[in-house]
Amino acid sequence: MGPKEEVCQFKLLASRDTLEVIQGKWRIPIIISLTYGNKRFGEIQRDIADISPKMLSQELKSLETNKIITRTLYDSMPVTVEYSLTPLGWSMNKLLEEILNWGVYFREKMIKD
Amino acid sequence: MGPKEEVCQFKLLASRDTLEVIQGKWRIPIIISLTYGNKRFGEIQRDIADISPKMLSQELKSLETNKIITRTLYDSMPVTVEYSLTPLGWSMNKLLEEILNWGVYFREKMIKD
DNA sequence: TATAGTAGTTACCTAATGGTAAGTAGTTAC
DNA sequence: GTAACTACTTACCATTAGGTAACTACTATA
Repeated sequence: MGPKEEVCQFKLLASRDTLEVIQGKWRIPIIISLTYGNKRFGEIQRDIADISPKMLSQELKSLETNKIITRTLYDSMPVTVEYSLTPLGWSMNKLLEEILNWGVYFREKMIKD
Repeated sequence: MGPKEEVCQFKLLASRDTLEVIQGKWRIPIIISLTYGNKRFGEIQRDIADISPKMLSQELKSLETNKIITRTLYDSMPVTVEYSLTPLGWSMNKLLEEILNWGVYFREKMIKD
């Protein structure tokens, strides 16, 4: 295997790590919502209008497991829970920007055809 | 809805467009493989060691539908087929780079813990 | 005639993803 | 007391994604 193939294999591995974390319909939208500030369960649900509480709960847990977000419980009345991005979550900033940029570009191209 | 919320909604929409195109385990790896030059079916299969011919065939079709890649048939003996990135495919360059960069960063962070 | 290389297809199965609807548990306001 | 708001959870179901294995069809070579 030449150096070119080795670099290719390395890139394939690294991309898989990223894909495992962002896989699915909802994780990237949830992260985007949280770049606009710490939010409560209901607030995220209002941002992402068509997510069900089941999926939101499930995906928040997966993001917490991967240390992308943190869950903070406040002992107020009624109980409130706040979700926020960790430094690792914020490190996805450039990636999110490119996902956004390419989406805009893609839509433009598709409309033209 | 304030201007902040409107921008958030816009970003959520654009990200969905991108996600629909790159969704799944294999599309990004296939695109990465093709950034190393035009390739035949068997060559892509050798790059991505654990993809089955069924999934490769299926995902190549989906990428062709979205105009990310082109399929060219050569009437040689035996018949050969070449897959290559379209300009739209090449426009994912920065996105691919960020997927790669973040994957490397994420792996580093995970090893440290 | 048999084997290997070209590029897939087909049938069958399991697991993961995602959706719907209803329920839970606590507090607050009317 | 009852409705509403907080943040979920649970049960059930349908669809999609993905894996395995075998098969197709054509050509070239031994």
